[in-house]
Amino acid sequence: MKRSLGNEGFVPIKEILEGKHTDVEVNIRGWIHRTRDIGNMAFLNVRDPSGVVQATFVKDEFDEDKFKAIKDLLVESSLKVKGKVKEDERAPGGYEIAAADAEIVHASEDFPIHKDQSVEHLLDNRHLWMRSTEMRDILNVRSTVFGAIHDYFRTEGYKEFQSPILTPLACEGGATLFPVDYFDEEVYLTQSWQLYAEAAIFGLGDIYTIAPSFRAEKSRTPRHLTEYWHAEVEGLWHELDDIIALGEGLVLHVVDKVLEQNEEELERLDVDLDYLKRLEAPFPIITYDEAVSKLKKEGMNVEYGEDFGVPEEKKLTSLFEKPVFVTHYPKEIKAFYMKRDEKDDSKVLGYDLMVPHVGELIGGSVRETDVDSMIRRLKEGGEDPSIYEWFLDTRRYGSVPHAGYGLGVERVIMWLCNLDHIRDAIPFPSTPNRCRP
RNA sequence: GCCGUCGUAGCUUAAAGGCAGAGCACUCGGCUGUUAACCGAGCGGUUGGCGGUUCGAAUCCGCCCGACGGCGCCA
Repeated sequence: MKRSLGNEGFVPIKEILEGKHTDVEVNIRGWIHRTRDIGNMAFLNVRDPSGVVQATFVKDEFDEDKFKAIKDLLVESSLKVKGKVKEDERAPGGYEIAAADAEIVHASEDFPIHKDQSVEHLLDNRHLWMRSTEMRDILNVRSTVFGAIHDYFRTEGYKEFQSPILTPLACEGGATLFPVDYFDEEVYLTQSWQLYAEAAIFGLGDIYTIAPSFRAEKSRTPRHLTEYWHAEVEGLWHELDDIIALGEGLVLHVVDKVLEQNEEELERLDVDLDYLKRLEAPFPIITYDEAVSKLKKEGMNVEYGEDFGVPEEKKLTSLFEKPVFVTHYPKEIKAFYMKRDEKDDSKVLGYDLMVPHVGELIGGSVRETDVDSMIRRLKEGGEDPSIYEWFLDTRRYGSVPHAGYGLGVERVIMWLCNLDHIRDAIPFPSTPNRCRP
């Protein structure tokens, strides 16, 4: 027997707007979106998670106290309404409920969010702003994105593996770690699942995760969070081509799923649906060297050997119709765990996948398998290799070729939803200046 | 870490050295089809904090606090 979800007797407002209950008496429940009182009639727009519908209350049909109590309700009061659905062109959405009865669940206090809203005020009241159509739409897309990432990797045969959040290890450089007091010992919030994943593949094989990562970088930009969700994958015997195909496949699968399940939301968010619908394999692949000469040809002043900044990224992504893979970066500007290219020792076997407006979506690489060169790179980076002892063991006992990548889930959501700022891609964002609510 | 902008009523804002004002919200009253209704009245201020200049400071100066925007770094 199917378990009841507690919705018997109540219809989702969306169904009313779809004409499924016209001329039938229904019960709805939700919150007051807006009210208007014109003396002998009151109009209450009622919202639930599926939509907003207008309910009309005629004074003569209620006793005086009840009518007053209903018309005096403030925005965001919760209530149940019973009444007959009528098609009426005067109603927003074309349908309304002629209320026969209503039960006040909770009469709201004066709601702090009105029509005039600053960014700061909405962030301070994020717990209330989540009720807005805009936040609901984004969070619906977000839910699809998370589901699609799980689908994709599982369908491709990758197992889900979890790494610790508390860790003594740095992964991307010690300066950007959040320290945690672990019974008088200093440990950190994880920056990445990767190092633990590289130990796990020896037993499990191909694996993935979606987990929070933490960066203590004081990056004041529209594309950085200090706490973000990181989709990472590590594949045994994988080469650069494999993780390029795996990155492309994941992004396309996520785009397909969101187009399938959230077209309505994307339209309300003013997303260019045609751009998303046009995306298909293969994405262009260029090397770092090619990227530099393209940028120079476009008149940009790029220093060879430097990583790309925001203006370079903007220019580069604007040259392509699709997301673009940039491969073979100089080793100096990439992490210690990336494998050198045998054909050109100055480059690493890694890539960034870049999209317009957001920049890097994915960073991936083939991993260095030789313990000595890894120790050398750590020392060059000013790190103490002794902290990495257990990790170095993965290169001492049957070291094997492998590769993987990390994808910033909020960056994908920002890209898909055409958001101005990444903080709107996560329900409760943490940025350098804000970790509340 | 660097550069910049801004803090005035619950919210959004006006007042560029001379009486702190408005719109929205809220409260009260009116209105038989409203569309973020409309009409009338009312409530609401230590102008972010501390100090300075001045007869007089929201306004000028200094320090502090907070937020936002951009760069760098990253996913």
